[in-house]
Amino acid sequence: MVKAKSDLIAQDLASKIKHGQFKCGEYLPSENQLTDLYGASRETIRKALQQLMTFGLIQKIKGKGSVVLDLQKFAFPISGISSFDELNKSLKMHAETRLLQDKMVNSLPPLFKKYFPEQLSNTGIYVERLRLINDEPVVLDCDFLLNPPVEQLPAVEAKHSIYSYIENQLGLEVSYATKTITVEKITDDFQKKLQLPNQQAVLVASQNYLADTTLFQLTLSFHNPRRFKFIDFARRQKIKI
Amino acid sequence: MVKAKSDLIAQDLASKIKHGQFKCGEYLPSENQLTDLYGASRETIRKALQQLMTFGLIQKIKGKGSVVLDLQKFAFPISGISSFDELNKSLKMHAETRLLQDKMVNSLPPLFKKYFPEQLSNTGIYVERLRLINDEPVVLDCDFLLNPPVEQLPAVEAKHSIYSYIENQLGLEVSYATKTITVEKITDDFQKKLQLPNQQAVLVASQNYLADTTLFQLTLSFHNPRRFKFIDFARRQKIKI
DNA sequence: AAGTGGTCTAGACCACCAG
DNA sequence: TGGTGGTCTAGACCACTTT
Repeated sequence: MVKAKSDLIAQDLASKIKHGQFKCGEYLPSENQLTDLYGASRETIRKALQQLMTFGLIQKIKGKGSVVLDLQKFAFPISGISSFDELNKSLKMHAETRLLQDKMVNSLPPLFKKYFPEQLSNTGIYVERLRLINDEPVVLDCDFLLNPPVEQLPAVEAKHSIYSYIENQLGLEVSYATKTITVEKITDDFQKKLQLPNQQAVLVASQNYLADTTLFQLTLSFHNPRRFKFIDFARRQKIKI
Repeated sequence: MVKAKSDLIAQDLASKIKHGQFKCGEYLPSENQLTDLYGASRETIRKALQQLMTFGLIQKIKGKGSVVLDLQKFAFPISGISSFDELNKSLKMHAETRLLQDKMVNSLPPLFKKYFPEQLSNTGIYVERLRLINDEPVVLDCDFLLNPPVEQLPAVEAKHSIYSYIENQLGLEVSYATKTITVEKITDDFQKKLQLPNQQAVLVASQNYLADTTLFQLTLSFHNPRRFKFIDFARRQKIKI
């Protein structure tokens, strides 16, 4: 799988911004200069810059150039799809994952039926993982991996990254997800696991799809409210739906 | 201000999807067919489809076509930047806005200093609005409009849409925002206004910027946890930051 | 006037999917 | 094999900003 030239350029510019070669408030080289620097056409350069725009790394100003925005706040890319393991690595947190369950089941567990009532039943793998930072429980992740397309999930992989297993081992292409964030009342069991003073938790429920629109994963992440933080970068929409 | 051809095409396709001319699960006409239908080049068509992708309206499948996704869940576009007034209209809720405050102040109110500690002080306009749905308080919006670029805010406009005033009356271009979602302990005053049983509320804090990177608005939205719901559509990122 | 980004085009080659 | 989307190109014209 070869990456597109525009992706490579975007990647290169992003890492140069990250490492301070282009600083916050400064302008990137103009599109014409980047055309020469990377040996690409202007439209290709513009596709790369478009990606940096959506991440909030730069803002383009007509007649002036592409200015680098303040990166600090967006270093936590929970918007978009990324996994705890990826976040852990990119933020160098002292994090730990405890695998509580990893078993094949013949139908959608009641927990998932409750939050995804429109889902049909299905065989799959139920995974429950507790995430701790500095020995404090912060998230309880409950995953249901649909079979097909996921046949099995080795415990070793579950402890690390399910995404990595699905993308690299199974060769499936993770493409998009729908997420909802709500505040929910949780069970005694979950309260105990998360060591919470009451039964309130923040729930991030997501449905994850492959590039061919196959649903492959349902996730319920119950967060300690005191530790929960969702950061988002949003652009004003040009069209109304 | 003339809209780009690709935006018009995106708008047209989006409304055709919304109104069922293209149904969930069906394929759009191919890019080559759209090229003829709209009298545009293929790259222009692709820019339009790119927008529908980011909204989660379609998924493109290589070798097959652009399939329409299930719209239902994404009708609530809180991701992206949109205002309560816009949401109210697009969802036809029975909503009411009570304007509690609208006054010019000489410095950043302590409430904002608490949640935006890095902000410099500034003169501006403090607006406090309570949003109700079916007579139940759901959100308390606290806005601080920086002066400059916003000189004043007529009460009439505050009751409707601040965004509409800023974009249409002042001619400023709203471009991007950074948002964080957390669970916070609120004051007795806010608890009373929101008629909550305890002092827990969901806070959506956002910093809103114009196209020239000028910060023009800080917003603190305190939500009734039982009514709070944030829906997001996310795509897997092609580059790592 | 010169430089910048915004947009559009026509054409090309590729990889993937179907029959 | 023909159709589909994915990518890249070279060139063009425009509007905006700065000198």
